Amino acid sequence: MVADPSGRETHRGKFPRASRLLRTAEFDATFAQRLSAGDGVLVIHAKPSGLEHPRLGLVVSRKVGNAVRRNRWKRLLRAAFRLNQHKLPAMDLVCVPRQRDEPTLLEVANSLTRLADKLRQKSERRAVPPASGSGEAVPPPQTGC
RNA sequence: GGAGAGGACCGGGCGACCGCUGGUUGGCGCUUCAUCGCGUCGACGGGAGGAAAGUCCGGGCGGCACAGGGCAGGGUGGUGGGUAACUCCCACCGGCCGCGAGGCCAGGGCAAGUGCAACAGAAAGCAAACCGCCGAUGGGAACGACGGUAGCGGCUCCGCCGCCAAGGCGUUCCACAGGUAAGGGUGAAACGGUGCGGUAAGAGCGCACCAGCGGGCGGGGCGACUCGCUCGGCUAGGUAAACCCCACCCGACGCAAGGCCAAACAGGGGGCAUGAGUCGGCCCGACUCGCUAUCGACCCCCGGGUAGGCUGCUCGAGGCGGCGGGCAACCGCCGCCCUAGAGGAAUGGUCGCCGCCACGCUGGCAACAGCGCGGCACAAAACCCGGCUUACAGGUCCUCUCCGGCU
RNA sequence: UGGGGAUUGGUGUAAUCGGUAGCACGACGGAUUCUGAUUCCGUUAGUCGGGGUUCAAGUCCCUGAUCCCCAG
Repeated sequence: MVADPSGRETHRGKFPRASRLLRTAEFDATFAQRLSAGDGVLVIHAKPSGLEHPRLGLVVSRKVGNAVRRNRWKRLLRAAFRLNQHKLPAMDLVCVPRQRDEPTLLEVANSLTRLADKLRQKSERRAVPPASGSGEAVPPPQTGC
């Protein structure tokens, strides 16, 4: 099993609607500030969610396959997110499948946790060096000219 | 037993743990006078298909438009039924294919008009005539008999001899006019087929039979149509899924339709004298009435309306069973049942056992048995129905046809 | 959800009213050249699939496939 069988200390794998990206505005905000990471299975675009927990967004285009295949991908992504959400950083994660073939749950879960970990490191590197602390898209106040 | 035709149906099963979602229901929190509502944690029992698909037709439903009718545009096309409706379904008619069970196709009109037919061919649509056949009739040429006649000339002038027509007739030749469409060849297609007569040669020119067309009469059928008899003229080609004519049907748009609530920002009107009223479609303006208070902002109210939310949203031309009518499609009556309602979009994830299929290994003469490994289709509601079309691993059942074997 | 368009050799594209599917580049072979390039000659290979109408279909009709675009 991927998730530890006794992982019911905080959340035992629930997946409420609050853990999902549902609106176009939320997707647009993520893409505007995104950090990206990808491997052979997935591409993830992410930004800090500003909440206590991560949130999942799904983008599965028609190029992946027909409706049955797209639904299969989305269900696997939700399952992988649900079973591993206690290990994920508190970010909005927009997941995009990269291949047509249907993967196994293990592949998706491994890819998701590994990429989320990389995104957490990237996010921390971006937040720390300027030390301005505002964290938004404030341009650095150095005098360029 | 083999080969095939038509139709109906199923399209994995059981279980464990963890999730999602609509319903009912319980606890807690927020809110409220309260209900309601929101959040959260439980319980119970629901939760994709035969095609849910493609979106090719038809309807319901919705607001909008609309007197009637016509034009334009689009669709349909054997007949009779079914249906809310259809390009669908059923039955029958006709044509083609198949030994057969059966399958496929489609209206009428190119004997209203316009158009098209490459190449080949003499000629492609109304008749003409390339090779050919004939040349009867007309024309030309040669020969023959009439006839060595008429006529002319000579002489020995009864007469005889020499030269020698015209004309029509007959035979042969020419193929000029003309006749012909049988044969040749081209083509997808060339103005019926076979035989006999007929002719100069031929031809429906005549006749017999056959094919086809039209009319009449009679039988059958609601009808498409069909059967029989008879008469006629002997034929009037193909293509309308070419333009078109004829008959019938269609208002266009679509649940992101439509309805309700409604934040923030901006803006409109008012509270507030730059007011109210009249003229006027509106602004400006004019007139009448009212009023004499510094201006502006904050603030408050009203309506439109965006984000967003709710609704439309699932009880329906509904399903199952029985009886009755009908060849059938289908219809009527009675009884029972409620069976998905999502919205960045749920209906799932993982595992175990069973089932089916293929492969490998072992045992066995074989049927088969055991083990291992892999696979189990197509395709997912998006307002709802009726059809059509297309995709589909594997499997079940029914009816029928042909061939072979045995009894 | 609704609407529109496209599909022709390996690639990009023509084909009037239905009548021999052309052109360019490419590939291959040959000639010219000492060799290569250029040039010349020749070859290769095609109407998205399946049915239908027609004597004949890239074209007309039906049905499917793939791709692109537009509106809300």
